[in-house]
Amino acid sequence: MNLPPTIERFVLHFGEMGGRWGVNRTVGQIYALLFVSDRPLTAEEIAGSLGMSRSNVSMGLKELESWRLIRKRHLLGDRREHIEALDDVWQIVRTLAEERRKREVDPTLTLLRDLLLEPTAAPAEQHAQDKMRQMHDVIELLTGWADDVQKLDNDSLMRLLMLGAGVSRLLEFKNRIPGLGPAKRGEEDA
Amino acid sequence: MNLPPTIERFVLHFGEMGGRWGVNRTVGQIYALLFVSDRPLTAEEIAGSLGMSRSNVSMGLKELESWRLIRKRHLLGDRREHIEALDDVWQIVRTLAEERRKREVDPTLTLLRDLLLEPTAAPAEQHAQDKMRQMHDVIELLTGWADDVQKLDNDSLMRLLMLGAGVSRLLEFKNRIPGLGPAKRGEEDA
DNA sequence: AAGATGTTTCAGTAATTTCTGAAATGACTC
DNA sequence: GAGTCATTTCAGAAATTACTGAAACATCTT
Repeated sequence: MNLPPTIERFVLHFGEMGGRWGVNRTVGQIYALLFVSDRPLTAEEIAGSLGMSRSNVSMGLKELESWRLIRKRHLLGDRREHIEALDDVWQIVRTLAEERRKREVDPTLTLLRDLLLEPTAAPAEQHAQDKMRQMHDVIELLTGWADDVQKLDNDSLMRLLMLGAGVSRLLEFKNRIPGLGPAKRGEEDA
Repeated sequence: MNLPPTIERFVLHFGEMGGRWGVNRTVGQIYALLFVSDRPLTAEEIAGSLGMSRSNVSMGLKELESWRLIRKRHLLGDRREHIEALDDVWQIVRTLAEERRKREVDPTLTLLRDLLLEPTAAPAEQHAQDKMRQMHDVIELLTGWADDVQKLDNDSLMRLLMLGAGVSRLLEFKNRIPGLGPAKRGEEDA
């Protein structure tokens, strides 16, 4: 099956880029194809369009499902699965953020917490633990913030992004208003 | 050379995690070792501590330099290079954000802009282009915001992070103050 | 329950990436 | 400029990861 040139270029690019993210070339290609497709596709169609084996598509879809980026649907009177990519780009951003955090950040945070509890002996170890604490604290601050922002609805999130660094000006301002004291984490309205 | 257990675990973990980021196991290990070290190390020491070949260390250091995460220093009366990791964790976060953006995001943005200029023929292509536009817009918004935030000094950045989703409350508030209209990008004070 | 159709698993192969030792390069000393 | 010491490059070996076809499995139909 032959793809239109625009789509082919998009698909190939995502294949290359896939490598830089945690997925392999074919997974990137499959996702790109599904993302731009105007209808759900069967595994057979995907394999045909991308020139890869049927079994490879099956494994790729499994991977994409674990990232929660696709859904398998059934059409009446058709035994085949029809696969579609999540539609809302904001939802995609959120999902990716969650999954990457789960895979890349959380294990590190767990380890750091663990290592910080170890008793230290040599001064070299003391220093190492100090650096680990710094790393732990900055990661915790970043992920805590990400958690909070995740709770915002698309609209508030967009407004926040569009404000950009103007937020710093807003922060200055806020510090002069007593009624708007620092919010405690997790007590904000979503 | 034998590492203290705390440091060894840290190093091994970063080796594993390195794979999920864009670097290989040994590069992750080298960086982890340098990060927690209380003094600059020679390439020889690194190779010894981590049990890898001298040439591999050389390549790993080259990679880490391209990420701007390490610096090579010279001590008087010593011909060898002494390598140290960047010290300030906030600076590390900024540098990583910049480099990842350069490698992972910018090429995609360039491609998308290019593909969006192509004339479309079939309705399937039309739809694909529409999705690409959506992706382009969301990436642009996110990176533009990241640019702005990059300009904040450590202190403002930390305050912003600690505020968390409280920022949404602040946004509500802002919308009621006429003097604080939407800031134009790039015109804020750093 | 036998056949048809679709999906997943998996062992083996192919392709890619990583790592090493040897040689080349560079930089300083006597 | 010959000799030493440190670093880099690079071709090939080793290790890892990705991909395929065949078989197993699942589900529906007649």
